[in-house]
Amino acid sequence: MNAQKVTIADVAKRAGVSKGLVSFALNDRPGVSPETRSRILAVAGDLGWKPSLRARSLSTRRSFALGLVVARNPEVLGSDPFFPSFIAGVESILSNRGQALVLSVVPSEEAEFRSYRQLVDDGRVDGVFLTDLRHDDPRIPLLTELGVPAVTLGRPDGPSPFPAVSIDDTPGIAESVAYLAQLGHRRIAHIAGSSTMLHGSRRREAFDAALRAAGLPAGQTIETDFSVAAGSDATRRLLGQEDAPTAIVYANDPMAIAGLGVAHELGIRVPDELSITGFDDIDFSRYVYPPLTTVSATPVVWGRAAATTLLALIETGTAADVDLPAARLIIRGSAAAPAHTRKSAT
Amino acid sequence: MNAQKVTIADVAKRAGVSKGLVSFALNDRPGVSPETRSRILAVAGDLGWKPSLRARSLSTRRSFALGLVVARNPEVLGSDPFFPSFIAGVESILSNRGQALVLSVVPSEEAEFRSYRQLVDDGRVDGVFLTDLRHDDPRIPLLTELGVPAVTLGRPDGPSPFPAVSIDDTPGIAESVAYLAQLGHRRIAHIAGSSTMLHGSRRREAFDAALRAAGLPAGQTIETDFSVAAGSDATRRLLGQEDAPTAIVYANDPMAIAGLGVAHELGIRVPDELSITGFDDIDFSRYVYPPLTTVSATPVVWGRAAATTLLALIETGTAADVDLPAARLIIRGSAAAPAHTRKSAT
DNA sequence: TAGGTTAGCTAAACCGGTTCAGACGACTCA
DNA sequence: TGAGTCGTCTGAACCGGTTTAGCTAACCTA
Repeated sequence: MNAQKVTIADVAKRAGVSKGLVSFALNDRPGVSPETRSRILAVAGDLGWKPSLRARSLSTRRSFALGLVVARNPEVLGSDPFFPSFIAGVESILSNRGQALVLSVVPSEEAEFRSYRQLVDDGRVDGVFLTDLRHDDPRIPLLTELGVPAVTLGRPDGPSPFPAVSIDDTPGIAESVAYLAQLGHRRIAHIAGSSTMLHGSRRREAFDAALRAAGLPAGQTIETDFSVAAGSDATRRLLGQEDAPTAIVYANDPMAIAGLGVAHELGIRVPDELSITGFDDIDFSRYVYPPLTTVSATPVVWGRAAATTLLALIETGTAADVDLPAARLIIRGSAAAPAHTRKSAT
Repeated sequence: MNAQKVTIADVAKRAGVSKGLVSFALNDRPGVSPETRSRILAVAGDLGWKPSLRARSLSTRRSFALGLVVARNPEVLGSDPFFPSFIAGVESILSNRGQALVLSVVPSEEAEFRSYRQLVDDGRVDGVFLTDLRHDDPRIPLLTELGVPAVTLGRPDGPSPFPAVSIDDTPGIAESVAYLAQLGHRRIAHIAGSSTMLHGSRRREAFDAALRAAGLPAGQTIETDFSVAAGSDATRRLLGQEDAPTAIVYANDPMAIAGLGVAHELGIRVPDELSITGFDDIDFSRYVYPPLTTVSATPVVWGRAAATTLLALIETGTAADVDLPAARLIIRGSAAAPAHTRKSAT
């Protein structure tokens, strides 16, 4: 029946007013008498008029969409639980606000640059999320140059014109180390994420600091790319040594789960002979055996906060930094007193 | 310097031709002399002109974007490795074609409907992917009504006007069962996915058929929602029985990994006392212990094929069904001959 | 009662492309 | 030589909104 879409001109004609006035009425602008306004809105409702997003985009130079660029190896991406949850959080805000999310998944840093540029040049998005912050992140000057509103996930180490939405992951690592130390561990190692990533190096620093705070000697650290495969390799190296650590603090859950696998394979019992802690509290961590003692991250909450902040920035021109509650340690079954302590205790 | 963006009018003036001709030249339309065409393109290059996507969208009624709606509980979403990889595959095609992906993550089926409708009504996308096919999928009539080009992931059980891009997962399940039967298992159970999902019930049917083919009695099946938690519960139920199965075929890897955890917890050794097979070959499955014998799915390939097909459909108006290579069994360490067979063999 | 505000509204320009009818000259052919 | 055809190009309409300049009538003030 409604073969052709109804436009603003149809509404205007039917309501006996000009196009402009319909636009004013729709956007709650002053200069329309209450009676006329309600008549226009009634007609619009009758006719089932929905303003064309495309036309509106053209004249307002807005796209009513936000952009997220994910630079990640496709294989690794699947085991990274952060993005799906983060996106779910973002969407929960956007869907009520008539906004859409444009997602770009790219394999390399170079492609990431191109992708941001394209998204902005094409006017696909009104703002972007900046995730996986790196040291002196080159994307910050890029986005500044592009003149696009953005929100960083976490606080960059250099100057940044963008609001930051952060979760402090230091306390989580600190609690993990303190917990292990208190259980009696003295040789605690860290399987860290990439040091080019801010959260990778920050967790590592938190680890070092926590060891000092516990009065323990510096621990061994192996840097990885956060991948399951790297977590497995690093664990194997660690456990193959003379003075193998009695506890390992992993920078994320996927690597910790890989570590669990390596320990099983080597016949090292967890937690009796080796204690393990993770970071993220992914869905799996509760269901592996033993269930993973880990730090709860809240990517859904993070997504919601980041989306809210970015929309505020776009609409008002400014937005304040947001600090989300720090991630906390969740004690489950993968850590216990080390073997020698056990023995002496029995 | 280039404060204001350069438009088609600037190019036209500078090249000494009309706007229309510039448009023709840009779009490789006939009616432009070779010399003029190259002059126009040269000027466009000089000026750094990029046609405005928004203006083009308005006049062509195209958005140069594809839509993906994911209906999934946020918590479950993180452990589902399908979507990130699928999306990576889709993007690998889109990025070269100047197309974007609009992603919508919703919590419920109802919201899913609204989301499709909104995406299409707003003209955000030129076509959509239809994933997680259900029986008599109500989204097919919806999309038909909306008149939007679509591609289904897998072949629907009812009539569908849309091309299907499918991977047959029957052989994978059949091979799993045959492999277990050949190892000597006779009590094989299946932890199935949701029967409302086409791939859930199809894998289940494949399981039943394979048992018959192997001359084995019907096996026990527990239906789940594909989640890690449900996989864990179902395994616990199965192993708590009198005549517990000696082998379990899981409908996906996350549940299989959860099953591994339950077995460990109950002190049941895998694969000596219990054999396990999964489905998907997610990143984790290689790194748990024992490494998971599973069926390799190829979501990245699926994403590429689906994107290619959808773009072809949008551009030409038709596209043929695509059948991707069937998923095959990957033998690793989580299945072996059952305990009693072992004994008698020794 | 003239002059100045103001609220309410219209007409037209504008965003930046695409598309179509038709003008124009060159070329072909009868 | 005149009509028809073709290739090349122009001008204007169009997509469907937003925005601005300016008109009109009513009301206020001196």
